[in-house]
Parts: sequence; C-alpha cells; structure tokens
Amino acid sequence: MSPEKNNKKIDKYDRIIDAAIKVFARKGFHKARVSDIADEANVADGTIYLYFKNKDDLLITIFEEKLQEIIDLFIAKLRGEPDPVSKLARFICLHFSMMEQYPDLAAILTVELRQSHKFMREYTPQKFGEFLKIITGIVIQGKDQGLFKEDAAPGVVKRALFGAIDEMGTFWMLAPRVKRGKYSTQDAAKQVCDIFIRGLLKDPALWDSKKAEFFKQKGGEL
Amino acid sequence: MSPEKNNKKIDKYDRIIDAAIKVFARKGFHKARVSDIADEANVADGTIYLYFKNKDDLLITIFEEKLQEIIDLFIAKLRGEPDPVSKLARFICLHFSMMEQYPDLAAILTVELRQSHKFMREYTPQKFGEFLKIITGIVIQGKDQGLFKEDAAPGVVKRALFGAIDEMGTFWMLAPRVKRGKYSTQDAAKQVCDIFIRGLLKDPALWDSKKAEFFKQKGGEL
Amino acid sequence: MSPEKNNKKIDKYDRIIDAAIKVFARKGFHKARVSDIADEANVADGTIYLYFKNKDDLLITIFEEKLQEIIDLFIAKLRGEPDPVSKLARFICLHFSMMEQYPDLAAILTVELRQSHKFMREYTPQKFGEFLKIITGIVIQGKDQGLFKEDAAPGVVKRALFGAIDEMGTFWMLAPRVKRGKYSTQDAAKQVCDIFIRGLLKDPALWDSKKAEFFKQKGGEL
Amino acid sequence: MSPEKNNKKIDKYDRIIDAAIKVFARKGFHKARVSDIADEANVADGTIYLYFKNKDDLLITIFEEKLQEIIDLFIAKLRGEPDPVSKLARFICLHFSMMEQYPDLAAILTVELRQSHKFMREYTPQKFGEFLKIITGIVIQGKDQGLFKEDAAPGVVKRALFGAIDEMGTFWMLAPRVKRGKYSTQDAAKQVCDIFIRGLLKDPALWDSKKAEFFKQKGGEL
DNA sequence: TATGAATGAGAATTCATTCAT
DNA sequence: CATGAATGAATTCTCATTCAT
Repeated sequence: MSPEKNNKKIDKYDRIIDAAIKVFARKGFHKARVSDIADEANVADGTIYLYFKNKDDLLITIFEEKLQEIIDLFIAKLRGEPDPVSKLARFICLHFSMMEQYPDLAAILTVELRQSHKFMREYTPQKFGEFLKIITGIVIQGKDQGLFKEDAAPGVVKRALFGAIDEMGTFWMLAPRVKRGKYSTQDAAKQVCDIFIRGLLKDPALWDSKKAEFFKQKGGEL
Repeated sequence: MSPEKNNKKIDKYDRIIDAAIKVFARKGFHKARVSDIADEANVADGTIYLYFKNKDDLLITIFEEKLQEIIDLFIAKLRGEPDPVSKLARFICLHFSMMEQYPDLAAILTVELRQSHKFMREYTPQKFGEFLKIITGIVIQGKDQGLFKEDAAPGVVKRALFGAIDEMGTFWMLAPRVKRGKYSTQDAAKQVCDIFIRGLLKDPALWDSKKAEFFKQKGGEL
Repeated sequence: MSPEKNNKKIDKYDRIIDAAIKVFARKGFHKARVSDIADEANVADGTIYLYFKNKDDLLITIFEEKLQEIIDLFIAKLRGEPDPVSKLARFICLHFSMMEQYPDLAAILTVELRQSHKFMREYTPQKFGEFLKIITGIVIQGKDQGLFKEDAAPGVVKRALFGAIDEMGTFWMLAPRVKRGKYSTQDAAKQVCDIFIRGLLKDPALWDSKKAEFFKQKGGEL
Repeated sequence: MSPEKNNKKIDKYDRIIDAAIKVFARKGFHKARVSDIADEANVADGTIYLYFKNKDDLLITIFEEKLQEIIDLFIAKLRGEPDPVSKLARFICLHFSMMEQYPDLAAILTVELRQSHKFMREYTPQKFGEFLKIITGIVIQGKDQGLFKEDAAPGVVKRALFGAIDEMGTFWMLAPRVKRGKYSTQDAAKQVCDIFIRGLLKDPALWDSKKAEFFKQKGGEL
C-alpha cells in the first residue's frame, strides 16, 4: 500500500516505455543511455532486456505502439466530422493538439522516425504508413464527392500535409517554452488549414465560409 | 599529370567535405566513423583533424557551407522570375531539383539538421534560417502586391512549405532508386505548387491559368 | 572455496589499486596503459571505470589512500619511542623499511608524486603534507625539550630530511635487485641518522652514545 | 641587421634546446608537444629532427649538456674554497643559487631526471653521476684531512645531500612566486649547511665558529 | 638545410548487453 | 522475474615522426 509498493505494481513494461519516451525526447536516441532509461523507470538496466530485445527495439516499439494509439484516437475523432473538409481541418487540429499534449512523443516521432527509417536495417515504419493513410482516405473521399480538385494526388498530398504539420511541430518544440501558448498552435493550425483546404478545393470560397464556424466550437482537442 | 597526382592536387578540404557528405548520407551521422570518411576521402584519419575541429564541426561546416551555396543559387535563379507566384513555383521546383541532383546532401540536411538543432549544444542553424527567409520574402511580396491572402502569416507559411517539400524529399530519397524518375519529382513539384499557390492566392484561378505556361519551359532546373 | 572463486571474492577495488601500483611502478604513470592495469588485475578495462573516474583518479587515490596508511602506521610506531631523538631515528628507519617492503609503492610516491603535484591541475597532495608534518612535530618537540638547536627551522628540516631519504630510496630502487640486501638500507638509515641527528642536536655527542643501543634491538621494522 | 634576421643567426640548435627547457618546465616532458617546442623556438616541427633524433633525445641532451655546464661551473667555483668545510658550504649555496637563476632547468632536472632514469630504456644519466661525484670528492677530502667522521660513507652522503637540496628546490619551485625571495633560498642554504656540516664534522663546533664568516661575504653566487 | 602537411599507430573511455546471483 | 556488476568491442582524437618540396 506504500506508494513505492504501489509504484511497483504499475506494469514495468509501461514504466519503461514512458521512461524511454522521456529520455529519448530529452537527449535523442543515440545519446540516451539504456541506464538513463532504467533510472527514469526505476528498474535495473537488465530488466529492460526482459521486456525489449535491445535499444532499437525499444524505439521501434514506441513508434508502433504509440502510433497505433494515435491512429485509433484520430479515427474515432474524425468519425464525428460530417464532410471531408471538416475532417481535414479536424485532422490538422488534432495533430497540433497531440503535439501540444505529448511533446515528448511528438519529438521522437518527428526527430527519430526519419533516422530510424533510413538507418535501422530491416525496419519499415508500417504504422506510420497507416497513419498517413488517414489523410489519403480523406482526400479520396473529397475527390469522390467532387469537392477536391480532380488532379490532386492523394499520395502526394498526404506527405505534403504531414510534412507541413510536422515541420511546424519541430519548430514549436524547439521554440522557448514561454512562446508555446495555446494560441500559437491553434493559430498555426488555422494557417495550415487555409493553405491545404483552399489548395485542394475546386472552389476555395467554400472554406472561407465554413472556416469561422469550424473554429468556433473547438476547445481542447484530444 | 597522372590522375593520381591530379587527385592529390584537389584540395583536401573539399575532398573531406565531399566524403563526409557521402558517408553521413549513407550511414547517418552517428553511425558514420571518422575513419570511414577518411577512407572515402583517401586521406589519413588524422588529416581530417587538420581541417576540422572534430566530427561535429565537420557536420556543422557542411550545413553552413552547403546551405550558403544553395541560398546563393536560389537567390540568383529567383531573380529571373517576374512575380511572386512564379517565384514561389520556381522555389518549389528548385528545391526538388536540388534534391534530385544532390541526394546525399539533401539526405543530410533533411535527416541530420533536426537532430543537430535539437541535440548539439550551442549550435543554432543560422544558415537554415536564412534559407527559409527566401520563402518569407516571396510571401511578403505577394501580400504587398495584393496577390496573396492578407491573413497569410509568412512565418507559418515558410515552415509549412519547407516541411511539405522536405517530407516529400525524404520519401523520395527512401524510395527505391528505380522509382526515382525525373517524372516523379516534377510531378510532386506541380502538386505542391498547386496546393500552396492556390492556398495562398486570393484568387486561385490565377494559378490555374498561369500553371501550364510556367511548367512548359522548365527542364533541368539547376 | 576454489582458489579462483576465492580470488573473485577479493574486492575488485583493491585488486585494481594493487595492480595499478605494480604497473605504475614498472612502466611509469604515463607509459602505463589502463589495459595493462586491467590485465594485471584480471579485470576488464571497463571495470576500472566502475571504481575510478579515470586514470588520474587512480593515481591520486593511490597517493591519498596509501599515504594515509603509511601515516597511520608511522604515528603508531613512533608513539612507542620515548624521546625526539629516538623518534627521529625511528622515523628514518621506518621510511627505509617501508621502501624495502613496498618498493613499488615507494617508486610511485617517489617518482610520480612530484610530476602530479606540478602538472596535474587542481591536485594538491594534501596527504603528503600531513606525512611531512610528522617530522615537523618531532623537530618542534626536540627544540621544546632543549635538545635541538634553537635556530633549526622545522619547515626546512622536514623537507631536507624527506629529500635525503627519498633520494636514497630512488637510488636503491634503481639499483640492481641483487644489491638490495637488508644490509644496505639499514646501513643507509644509520648514515642518515648520523647526519641529521648530529646536525640537529645542540650536543651531537648525545647521539653518539645513544646510537649503538638504538640499533641493537631493531629488526624488521614494519 | 633586423632583429628577426639577427634572431635567425642564433644557432638553431641552441634555440631549440632553450625552447625545450622552457616548454618541458612549463608542461612536463610528457605533456609537452614537439610542436610547442618548435613554436617556442620559431622553427618548423621537422627542423627539430635535423638536430635531435627524437623527443627523448632532446631531453637527454638537455640533461647531459646542461649538467656538464653546471659541473664545470661548480668545479671552477669550488677551486677557490680553501677547505672541505667551506667547499661543502659553497656547494650547497651554489646549488640553491643555480635553482634560483635557472628555475626552468632546475625544474627539469628535478622532476624529469628520475622519470627518465627509471623509464627510458637504455639511458643512464652518466653526467648526473659525475655531478654527484663532486660531493663525494669533498667528503673524501674531509675524511682524509681528519675533519669528517670516519664512518661517513661518501656514497650515502652524496645522495642524502643532493636529495635534501633537490627536495627543497622542488618545494621552492612549486611555491607561489611571491614567496620566492632571495632570502628564503639563502636561509634554506644555511639550514642545510648546518645540518650536513655539523652532521659530518667530528667536531661540530668547528662549523659554528666558521659559519658567520662564511656567509658574510657571499652575494649572488653564480 | 628548412619546412609543415600528412600520416597512422596508439590509448582512454563509453555503454549496450549479458549472466551469475 | 529482477538485479546491477562486469564485460570488452568500438571509436574519437592526439601527436611524434616522416618526407616531398
């Protein structure tokens, strides 16, 4: 019943994952020591190897597991949106909210995912592909409904949009904490919505009229 | 006059920089050994330390020096474009061309710059900021001329655009070489132009009419 | 119970210290490789860094820890001597005995301590100062009791005496092993006693009469 | 005629020796880089190897050459002293004066000579032996003249005396510069004379009467 | 002789991973 | 399951020495 005992009850697996997220975010994957993670998780170094094959595996697990959670969350939230335009706007807003709520995780996905993708032998970030498919789905739906330009290539749009949001997230993460107000991410979200939705719509005026209404009711997104 | 003798004449500094670009691109900064670079440059390990303070310095030098070259090139090329819209289109096309021509350099700028920014103590990628300012300049000009939406925030647009292009570049780099045809980057460039220029223009129809003409005459960009 | 098992039980810390003393004495601090010490201690290279911050720390630890042992031993032994004259004689004899018993340690204290003192930033051999204070104490006591010359400066005597003994120790260490008989150090001790005690006494005849008796009963000193 | 030209006329060999003395004294032999010496001597690194076989050779040359100068100087000065007692006193004073005049050289002889002796394969400091023989000579003469105790072992006395002076020199070198007044070395010299001469004399009273006179006329010794 | 750029052997230290307890 | 001491491979950087000019 002591807090320490209680602490030990929390699944070590999760403790390790959370510790790793914190440490990877703070020091970067390469400079993070396994023993740092063990310390942060209050476990012995060796214990980590009971749950994960090695340091790489720890990172990959974070990618796959956390991305799955994000995918599930996004899909659930997007289900509530009536049309591709609001879905896209919602997606963008959700992404920024997520970065704000889980900056450590965002830092890892932003900074380490590329590295890993490129340099970790035999790892293809499958879940990341699934995540991007959410955008593809929205774009296709928009085209099917005759709202989006016919020559929009979903495969390109998904990457362009992800890249745009991701880069802004990087910037936001690196900015001094004081500048990270709720305001700035919401504002950034609006700007990205403007560009991408107007850019995709056959008739950009549609968004100009919808926009105000869309942002009226949104508060904490996640 | 023998090729070997000639080879020795080529400035070692440049040989090392070029070798480092190749090796960093292939293995990533952290996994690249200094001796790999020395081998690639046909130079002794110690020689590298005559020209660079340490491994970090080598990476930073690549960032600063190569980005400066890119900045100079971009500014020169953009000077020839008559209006903000073509300037923006041109910028996008140039970026993709650059990635195609110098994939190793692009890989480093794309993958390592973030890492460094975040984890290399006391390095601020000043030149990168300068590079992004090229976009800011175009957006501001477009707003001044009444072409772009008044509420477009240049600081956000620059990052969103860079992120979009950069992410697509990453994707392209990671794609199997066979898929990297001239076609695909040009096509991607068009898509990104569509989104961003339409997204920014007060009257997106302007781009729809300009577009065909713009892409008619472009060949190898750099 | 097997000797190997037993061997492992011996504290690694001590094994490393002892190995370091041996190796530093044999090759000198600078030419001694950490891996030499590891080999000698039957330990992996990395293990040394679990117990010591670095190579310098290993040397400093030897200085401080072993000097403390010597100080404690000397103080205990000197307590048994009735007057400053026999204390001084005893101190000299003990020093030579110590060199004979622990030649490796003596070699390090003799050869490396100066270097370190002069060239290891921010290390002051505090324990060495404490050791020398033993002599100062004896000289002061001798003056207080009216035995030693009034103009004898304890601070000078302590260094002169230490220097004399130390130099003879160096010589002895460098001499071929065969020449290092019990005889020679005891003989050297006598000579040094003669010079310093007669030199300090108001009435040198006092020592001439005491001398024979003092050396009669001394055997293995430590 | 320009100072630079003039500077170049000074034999490079000597320039290098002097530079080496300065650098070895300041940083210690092991931490001194050959290029430091080259810089100090205003020669190229490679030039040093035209005059000396290697770094070790440079140190050994300093030992042998400078010690020879000292030996010559000491012998000349001692020739003027009438009896073994004043010779011994003079030797001691000269030694302290030398340390004061050439502290860099003294530092090297004091700190590096032992190291080298012990760890430089196949180097026996022959000149150092010759230097010590000066003392042996004085002691033997003193015994022959019936002044010194018959049981004084010249071989022991020479080392004890050298050790005493040398250790005090070490201390003096390491002391803050402000404390290094003319006073302190002269005072130290007196103390050492007192101990060793009284220690050696059959009749110590002899020195007590001679002492004042001896120190009256001495000024700058070298 | 003189140069100093280039060499490359060498050593300290770190840290992911293992395994005896 | 859990521990954490021990391992030792791996890598950066230094600097004495060489040699083409």
